[in-house]
Amino acid sequence: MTDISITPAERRRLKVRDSIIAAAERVFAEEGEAGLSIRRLAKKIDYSPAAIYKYFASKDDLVDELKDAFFDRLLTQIHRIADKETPFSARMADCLATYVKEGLSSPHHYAAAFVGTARDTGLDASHPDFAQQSKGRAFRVLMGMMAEGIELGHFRKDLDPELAAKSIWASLHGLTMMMIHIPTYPRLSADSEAPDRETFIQIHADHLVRGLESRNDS
Amino acid sequence: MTDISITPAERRRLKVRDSIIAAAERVFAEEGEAGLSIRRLAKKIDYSPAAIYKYFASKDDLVDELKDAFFDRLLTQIHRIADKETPFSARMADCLATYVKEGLSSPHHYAAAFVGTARDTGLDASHPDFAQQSKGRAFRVLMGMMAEGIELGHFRKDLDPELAAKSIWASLHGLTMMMIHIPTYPRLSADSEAPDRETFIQIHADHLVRGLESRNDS
DNA sequence: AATTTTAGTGAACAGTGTTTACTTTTTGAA
DNA sequence: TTCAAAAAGTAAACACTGTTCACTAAAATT
Repeated sequence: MTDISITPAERRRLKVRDSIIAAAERVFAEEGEAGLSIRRLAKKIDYSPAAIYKYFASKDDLVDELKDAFFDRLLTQIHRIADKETPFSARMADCLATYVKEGLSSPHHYAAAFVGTARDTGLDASHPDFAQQSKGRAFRVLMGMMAEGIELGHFRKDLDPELAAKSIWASLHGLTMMMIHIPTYPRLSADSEAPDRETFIQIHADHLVRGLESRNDS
Repeated sequence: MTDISITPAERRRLKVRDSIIAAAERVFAEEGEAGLSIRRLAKKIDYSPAAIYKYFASKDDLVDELKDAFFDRLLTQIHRIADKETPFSARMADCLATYVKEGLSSPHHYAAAFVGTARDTGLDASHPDFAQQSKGRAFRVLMGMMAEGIELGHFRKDLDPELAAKSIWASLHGLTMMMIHIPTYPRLSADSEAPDRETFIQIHADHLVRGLESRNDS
C-alpha cells in the first residue's frame, strides 16, 4: 500500500533533480554541450558540483536525458501529423517537413543526438534496442507511412518499406544537419537568390517523394 | 631572386610544422577531435606544448587545417570521377557514391567538418566565401553535373540546378552522417536482414536520381 | 533514542587550451 | 667576426574541465 504513493523524501529528491535538468536544458538550448559544465550548472542551482553526481552518474548521462526528452517531443510532433486522417500525400509531406522543422527548433539537441562515431549512442548491448528508443520509434512511424504509401499505390510496388524509409530518413537528417550547420542554408553566398528555408524544406521533401512514386500516372 | 627559393630556416620550420600536423593527423584519424590534445601532441613530437603555439594560433586552427586537407582529398576523388568522359548516368551515380564513400573513409574528418551550429565554420566575413572553400568547390562540381543532366534531358527541365544540387547534397550528407553515427547502418537491429553498406549507398543514390528524372521515358 | 541511510560539501586529482616571461639558438648586417 | 635583432623553444602559471573521496550534517528507520 505505502509503496504506491511517493514519499516526501522522494518528492524532494525529484524536485532537486528536476531543477538540475531544467537548468541544464536552459543552457544547452542556447549554447549546446560546449557551454554546459557541471560547475556552471552547480552555481546556477546553488549546489556544489559534487552534489550533481548524487543525481547523475556522469555529465554524459545528464546530457543523454536532455537528448531523449527532445526526441520524445519530436516523436509527439510527428505523431500529431501522422495520426491525422488527412489524405496520404499531404500527411506524408507534412511528416517529412515536420521532422526537419522540429530538428531546427532545437538545433543543439538535434545535432548532439547524432554525434559520436562509435557506440556511445549506437546499439551495443548496454543501450536498449534501437527500435525501443524514441529515435527508433520515430523511424517506425516513417516506415509505417512508407508501407501505407506502397499499399495505396502512391509508391512503387517493388520498394522495400524498411530500406526506403531508411533512405528517406537519411535525406531528412542531411537537410536538417545542413541547415543547422549552415544557418543561411540554402543560401551559400550572400548574393545568391534562394528561397526561404520553409520553401526549401518543401522542395526537398518533394524531390524525395518523387523518387518513390510510381510513374506514368499524372 | 633570393626570395624565389626557400631558405634553410624556412625549410626547417616547415619540417617541424609538418611533423605537428602529421602527428595530429594520426591521432585525429583514429580518435577524432576528442582524442586530440595539444599536450599529447607535444609529447608525441617531443616538444613543449607551448611550442605548438608558435606554429598554430589555436587548436581550432590546427584542426581546421586537417579538415581542409581532408576536403581537398575528397574533392580530388570527386574530380577523378566527374572529369571522366563516361556516360552521364554512370558518372552521376558514381559521383554520389564516391562522396559518401570518401566521407566514410575518414569518418572523424567528415563529421568534424560539419559541427558547430554557429558561424565558427559557416560563412561570415572572416572565412573565405563558401564557393572558395573546397567544400564549396565540391558542391560546384555537383551543381555542374546537375546542369548537364538537365541540359541532356535526363532531368526535369523545370529544375533549378542550384537548388536541386543543394537538395541532393543534403541527402548525401545525411546518409554519410547516418552511416558514421550508426556503424551498422542500414542495419538497425541485430536481426534485421539488410543489404551491405555499398549496396545501400547505391539504393540511396538511385532514389535521389529518380526524383530528378523526367518521367514517361523508360 | 540510537543507528543507519541519505544529502551535501571542500578539497584534491588529472586533465584541458592558452599566455606570459624567460632563455637559448639562429640569423643578417656592420 | 662580432653584435644586435629576431626567432625557436620552454617552464610555470591561469582558468578552466569532469570526477572522486573522505567527511559532515541532516534526515529516516528501527
